Parts: sequence; C-alpha cells; structure tokens
Amino acid sequence: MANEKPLPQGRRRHQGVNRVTISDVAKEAGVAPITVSRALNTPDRVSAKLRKRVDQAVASLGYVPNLIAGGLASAGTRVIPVVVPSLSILTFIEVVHGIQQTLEGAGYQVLLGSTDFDLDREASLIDSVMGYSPSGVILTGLRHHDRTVHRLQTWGRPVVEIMELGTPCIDMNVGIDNIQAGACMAQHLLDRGYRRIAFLGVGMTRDYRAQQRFEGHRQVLAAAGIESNLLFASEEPSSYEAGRRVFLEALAARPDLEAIHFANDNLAAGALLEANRRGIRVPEDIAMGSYLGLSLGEHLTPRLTTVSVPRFEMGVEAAKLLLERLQGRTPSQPRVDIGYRLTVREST
Amino acid sequence: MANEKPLPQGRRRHQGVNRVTISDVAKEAGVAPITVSRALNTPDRVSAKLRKRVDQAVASLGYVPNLIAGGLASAGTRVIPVVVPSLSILTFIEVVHGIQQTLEGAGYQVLLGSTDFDLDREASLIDSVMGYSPSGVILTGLRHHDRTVHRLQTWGRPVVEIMELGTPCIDMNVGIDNIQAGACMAQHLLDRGYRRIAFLGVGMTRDYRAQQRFEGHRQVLAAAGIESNLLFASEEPSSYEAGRRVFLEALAARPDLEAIHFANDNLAAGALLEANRRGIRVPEDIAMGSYLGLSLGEHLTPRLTTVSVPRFEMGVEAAKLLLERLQGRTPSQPRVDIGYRLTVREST
DNA sequence: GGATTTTATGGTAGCGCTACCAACTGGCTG
DNA sequence: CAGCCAGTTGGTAGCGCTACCATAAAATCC
Repeated sequence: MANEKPLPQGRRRHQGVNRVTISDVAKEAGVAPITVSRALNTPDRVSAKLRKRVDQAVASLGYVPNLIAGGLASAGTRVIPVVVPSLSILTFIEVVHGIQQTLEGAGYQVLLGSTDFDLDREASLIDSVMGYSPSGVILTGLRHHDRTVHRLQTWGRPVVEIMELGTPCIDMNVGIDNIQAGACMAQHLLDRGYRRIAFLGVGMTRDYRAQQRFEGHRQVLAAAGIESNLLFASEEPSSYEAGRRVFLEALAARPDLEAIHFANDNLAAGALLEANRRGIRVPEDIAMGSYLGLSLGEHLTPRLTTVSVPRFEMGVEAAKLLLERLQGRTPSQPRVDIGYRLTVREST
Repeated sequence: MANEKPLPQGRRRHQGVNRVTISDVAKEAGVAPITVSRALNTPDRVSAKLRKRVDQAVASLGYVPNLIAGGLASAGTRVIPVVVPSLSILTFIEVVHGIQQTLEGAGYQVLLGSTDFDLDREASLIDSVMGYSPSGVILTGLRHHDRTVHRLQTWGRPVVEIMELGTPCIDMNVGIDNIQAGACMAQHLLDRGYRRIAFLGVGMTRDYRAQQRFEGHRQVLAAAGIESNLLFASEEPSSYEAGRRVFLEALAARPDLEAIHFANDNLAAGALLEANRRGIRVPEDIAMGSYLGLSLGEHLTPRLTTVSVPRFEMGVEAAKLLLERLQGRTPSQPRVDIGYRLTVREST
C-alpha cells in the first residue's frame, strides 16, 4: 500500500525457486487461501464443489504444501524423531524399519538420530530435534537424563520409549523385559543339564539392557546354587569378530566350559563360525544360546538356539501407539509387552 | 494497538508449552532479537561483549532455536532427506550410517525415506520431503522420474546421488561403476579357470544395479566366448533364505556348475551356509564369488571371495560433498568414484 | 578535521500457513 | 416472516525467526 520502490516485481526474496504457494492455488480455484487449507486438511468441512475445484487447482499447479510454514502456524510438522543408540546394530535398524514403514504410510516422516549409548548426547539431540516441532518422539530405553524426561513430560505430545519395558515411563512404552529374557535363556541352559555356563557380552557398560539380561542370567544360576562369575566381556562394539575373539578368550580361560550364553546373535554367530572352522563341536563340546533371533541364526550349522524378539513388530507397535495418539484417540494400553520367544534349535 | 478483549494474558495460542523464544533471550540479554540471531548464527559479526551476554542468556533460559521458524524465514532447515530403496538391506543402512554420522557432526539431521525400489514412490516421497525446505537431498541411483529430476535440478540446492556412478547426474554423484564391478568378479572366476559360471540374483527387475553387474558379468564371459545364459533369479527380496533356495535350484538345474557369481553377500552367505550343511565343498565342488564385502563373509568357512565396496565411506563421502556445498564452497570434484576392491579369499 | 568507509546494532517486514472469529447462506421453526 | 441455527466461506493476525535496510558508532582516509 503506497509502497514506492521495493518489490522489484514479484516476491521479495529467497525461497529458492518461487514455489507454488497456497495463495496461488486459491487464486486458481477462485477461493480464499484458508479454504484451500481446509480442503486439504479437513476435507469434510468444505463443500464437495469447492473441494473439487481446489483439488484440480492443486493438481494443475503441482502444489506441494510447505510443511514448515504449516508447522510454524499450527505446531506439529508430521516429523517423528526416532532416537536410537546406534545405527550399526542390526536390532535398532529393524525396529526403525518397522517404525518408518508404519509412519510413512500415515504421512509422517522419520527423523533419525543416534546417541552412541550416551545419555548426554541423547539429551542434546532431543533438544535439537525439538526445534523441528515434531508431532511426537520415539526414543530408546527408559533411562534418560532428568532434563530429557522433564522436557518430554511437560511437552504434551506423544512419546514412546522402546526396547525396554518398565516403570516409570515418560508416556508410552513398547518393549520387553530384559531381565526375564536373560533368565529365560539361563533356565533353558540349566534345563539342558549344563552347569558351567558363561555369559559373554561386549560393550555392556554402555548397553545396560545387556547388563539386565546378564542380571536375569545371574539370578537364575544363583537360584540353582551356581555361582555365576563366568562373565566374559570387553568394551568393543558388538560384531562377529568381537564374538569370535571373546569366545576364544573364554575358552582359553575356562577350558571346562559347557555352555555359553551370548548377549546377542552377532557375538554368537562370530563364535559359532569360529567353532565350525576349528572343528569345535556345538553343542557336544560347548553349547551356545543367544538373544535376538536374527535370521542368520537359522542358517548356521548347528542352527542357533536363541531368545528371539520381534524387532520389526516392536517398531510397528510403537508407531501405531504414537499414531493412535496423534489421531486423538487414547490407546487402551499405553504399555505393550512385545514379548520374546525361546527358539530352541540345535546349538544347545 | 487499541485492541480491547483478545489476548487473555500472554501468548495467543497453542505451541504446546510456551517455549522460550528468541525475544525472551533478547530481553534477558538486553539486546534486539536480531542480535541474538546473529550471535548464534554468525558469531563473528557480533562484538565479543554482546556475544557473551547472549550466550549467558541462552544458557540461563535454556533457549533452543525453533528451526521451523528459522527455516521459514530463511529457507533451509538443516534437514537432509536421505532416500534409499529399502531399509531391510544392510548395504543401504551402512551408507545411511555414514551419512548420518557425518551430517550429525555438522549439525544437520537425516530425514529417512524409503521407496521400495519404486520410482513413483520416490517421486512422491521427494515431493513431500521438499515440503520441509531441506538444505539438501541425498538419493539413491541415477534413474529417477523426469519430474523428480526436473524439480531437483531447478531447486538450486545440493543434491547427491549415491550408489551408482555415471552421467547424467542431477548435481553431484558418489558411487561405483556396477558394470565394472560385475565384470571384475566374472574375470576373476575366469582367471581361476572356471567356465560353467552362473549368475545368481533376486529382485533384479527392481534393483537395476544388480542387473548392471550381471551385464558386466555377461560381457566378460561373452568376450571369452562363453554364452552366459546361466542366470538364476527370483523376485523375492534378498535374504539368506533366498540365497539358499536359489542356490539349490541352480544346482538342481545345472549339476555341472563350476562357479556361482552371487549378486550380493547375503545370497552368497545363505548358499554357502547351506553348502556347509550339506557337505558340498567350496570351492572344490563349486566356487562362489560375490559382491559387497559384508563382514560376515570373512567369518564363513571358506572365507568368501567378494568384490567389496566401502559402503560406510560412500555415505561419508556423499555427506562431505553435500556439506562442502552447504558451506558455500564448490567441491573440486562433484563426481566421486568410491571404488571397489576384489577381495580374493578361500571360496574361489 | 571533515569526508568517507567500515563495523556494530536495531527496526521492519514478511517466509507460507492455519487458529480464531466474523459474516454470510439457506433452511427451518413457531 | 422474523428469528434462529447449522453449515460454509472469508478476513485477519500471528507462529518465531531472519533478510533487508537504516542508522549509529567507530575506524580510516586525504
């Protein structure tokens, strides 16, 4: 209005190529911008006639909503940050996969973050992703920085904690009881008649869920009167190679071992493949039980006995819980025990 | 301005809990909001004194920038969508991991999308992530919808295409030459004296990069005067199980096979483990060569000969290229051949 | 020492969208 | 037929931030 020199010709500045905006669509359809917004977001509040005109205009102009602007105006950007400890551990990948597939189908996008098992990094990562006004958050485990817990609790949007089951949780929780899972395998090994049973893990200082499984293992053995000081661990990340090496260390230190309870299938696979190579018979010379249920376990010789966890399904379930809340419903059960299954195969 | 009844007390609406804004920080520090913005984004344009006051105010209020608002104002949200075909294929995961680690270190976040090898889905996914005003994009392969190519080309922000090397590319390119990689393994098998060589893949209609490797394979055999109609494939997704099954099919159909060139390590591992189980000797009864260089290959018996590709490094390289452009520099080389290495082990 | 450049800060106006409220329509009631 | 309601549509005012420009202060010049 009475503005003389600015506005060279069209839009004022930046924004890369001038994208099609909601006003362009409105003009094309001969309606107000707000009507376009409604036609797209709450179609049933717009008459069929206008809705059609708007849809046509959208199609003919190739309009793509600027979710950033929408997010600023209404808060909530249809982004769901998923925070996991590591992207080099297959378990988390499969969970993320389940999450991603479920959310993408509902029009949400996954923002990926990894913490390297460090709660400080988790806290700052969450601070920073909060800057995207996400619609909800999925994070790993129940242990977090106080600041993180407080910030998410007062936030007022859905939060799902995965992998681990327990209280207190910030909002919703999908996972398994790691102590029980560890106990389950230990009990199985006992039932099979093994007595000199080692637990073999790596990176357990950082991955406290593996510690919990060891705790379950320890309790079961203790209850059976077996002192379970047979813990072999190192601080390297989990890998076939780590499994191989720690397995050999354990054998060297305790040649009388009857069975090994591995913290996860990667370690077990590394060890089992090494046993194959050296002609160590499994389970005759030494039995092996593990945790996870990676498909590799079924293809090894002998097939690996494992406590298997439906990882993909855990992701799907977490995403579903989140979506339910985003759609305004209250999940009947905000805490889902995804369960585990003892899969007895040939290695024990 | 003479506004009587609205504004109950504080801020007008929503936005969950009233977050600390840049104005709050400005008030606390006794400066203008724009100065806070500068102190945070371009610290060297603010005097040390004010910068310190601002930093203190930020810390004491716990201010976290609203990247959405920043993105709207300036375009560019420090989000990098990474679009891959699948999250159930380890290769892509490792690339994503490299990308994520590199970008996160520079303050960018990865927005994850998967297309299931479908270019239509890729196109609509890209449309939708463009709604986040990303700072750049990383996508898989060089083949895309025309619309995708055009939209990204006129977009004016950095785009990296990964996995595959060639022309034309939209902007920047990091990958390997799949035809050469396929040829490399075929040549190796020939050099070893094998003649009846099958190529074994799955899902090759969708994964045209595997087709390219087969093409390289075919060319080498043809040049040696060998008709290579020995292609065994199915349309299932790649897995150990698929490798096992197709391997058995191939053996049944052509008991005289001397060597198999697998499209990837997962298939090869499934086959090799099955061979172990059945007492089929590798490479005496049948040789196996593969592609990828998964760590599993080193732990199998026999160790797997493979053309290995530095997947993590490919991700790192792609992210670096992107960052360089985001920081206003022009990469000396916008096309990086990440290369592959023939790792000869025991299976051939 | 006055004119010019450089540097540091602030004011203003949106980025594109949607929450909120106002207005308008047509149908129905009494 | 005035009065009222439900159903639609539109106007306006920001969401929190930064690009742009103006201004003030300091540094540099001839």
